[in-house]
Amino acid sequence: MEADAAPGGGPPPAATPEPDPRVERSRRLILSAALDLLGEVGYGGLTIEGVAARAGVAKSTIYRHWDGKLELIEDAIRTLKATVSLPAGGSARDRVTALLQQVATSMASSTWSACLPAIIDAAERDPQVLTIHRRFSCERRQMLVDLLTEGVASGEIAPGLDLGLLAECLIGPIVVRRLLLHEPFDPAGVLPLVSQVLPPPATPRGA
Amino acid sequence: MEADAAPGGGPPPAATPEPDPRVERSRRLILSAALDLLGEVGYGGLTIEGVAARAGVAKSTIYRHWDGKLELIEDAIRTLKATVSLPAGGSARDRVTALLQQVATSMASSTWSACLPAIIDAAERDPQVLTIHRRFSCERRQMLVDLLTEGVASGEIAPGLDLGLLAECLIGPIVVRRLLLHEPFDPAGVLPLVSQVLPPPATPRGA
DNA sequence: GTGCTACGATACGTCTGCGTTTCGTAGCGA
DNA sequence: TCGCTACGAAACGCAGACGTATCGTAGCAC
Repeated sequence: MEADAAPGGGPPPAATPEPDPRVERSRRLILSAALDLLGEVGYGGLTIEGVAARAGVAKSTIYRHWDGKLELIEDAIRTLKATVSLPAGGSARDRVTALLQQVATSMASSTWSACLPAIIDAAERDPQVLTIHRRFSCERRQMLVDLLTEGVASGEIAPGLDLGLLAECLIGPIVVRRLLLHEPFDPAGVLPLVSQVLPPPATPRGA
Repeated sequence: MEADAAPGGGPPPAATPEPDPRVERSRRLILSAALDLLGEVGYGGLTIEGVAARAGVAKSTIYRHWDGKLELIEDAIRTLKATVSLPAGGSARDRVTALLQQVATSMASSTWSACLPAIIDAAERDPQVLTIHRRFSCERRQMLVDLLTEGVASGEIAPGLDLGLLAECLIGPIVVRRLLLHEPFDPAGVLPLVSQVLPPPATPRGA
């Protein structure tokens, strides 16, 4: 299930015997088109023929690579993974801010953001999509928790807090704006968000 | 658009001449079935024939009351409105807690919660649903903001905060758990949530 | 150049849902 | 009791998508 994924874990053995550039190209076109359409028409509105037309590909080509609509969607969602990266420099507070700005920016405009409602809906119907989306969300949350943990260790953030809950409070407004209020969360608003949710500890030492 | 709604605003004139109990009954059955199915199969998966079967109603009966699938869904979503009520007694902090507990409880198990992913998805496709959902979300948020405003006025909450943002930070974790992490938010967790996000002002006077 | 293989185009039968129509029945108000 | 009207059941044509199969073409590796 995770054997033919993109390289990234472990050393790259000769497990990929140059499978044919045509296959690679077709798969990329199809998955990309599927994501585009998923954002436009949603999970229930997606059709194989629509994907084929969007990708500029024959319908039979899709059925050569996937068993059906469900497998295609699952595979397409899987390709959506890595979008935010963990910022490196600066204080923990700065890194939290940078991470949230990445989230806010990609939430404002990205394939992922466009697909998010459809994915949430799909996760409610298909256990496979549920697993993928839950794992992805957990990873993102954990990135933030890790940053907050460092902040506590370095004394930038008051100790004794539930960091998981804190992370959800930080991401929450961005999510609420996108999914409930349907208005954008300006990345410039991340700074006041962090300032308000993450008050400095009693004895400031960084500044 | 809001002329033949349920009674509640203004004096009840003779605008409702006992329209026929059969109509009322059919509409209730159909709308209820539509909401059930909306939660089960989603926006794209909903079919008129499915609603008819679930409601125990002939398909033609649905078309007698609604023009099509879209109008039915919009109408069904509209009936989902009043679920939480503004708590009355106690301090502002207590009332905020009570309100969030209502949200958490209904988010854990209710028709509304079951339909939420479908509604979010539908709002992305249909402007009409978008308007309904946005308005409903705004009202809920405003209830919380009002409570927070009272809290600031009574000195329970530190002044100078962005109360809109604060409200989103309070609701955020509940929403994030439901839609992104796909795990329930225990209503018992509301208390630590409020404690962590709403630190008392420097000079406590209520306790 | 020469097999091999993936692809494009197309047609096919099937199924499902749409929205409409018809007609007989049963519940409603007076 | 008697019209009136809403309803249930069923059938209809239509459209779209499914998933499959066939065949000619074009790109790939050697």
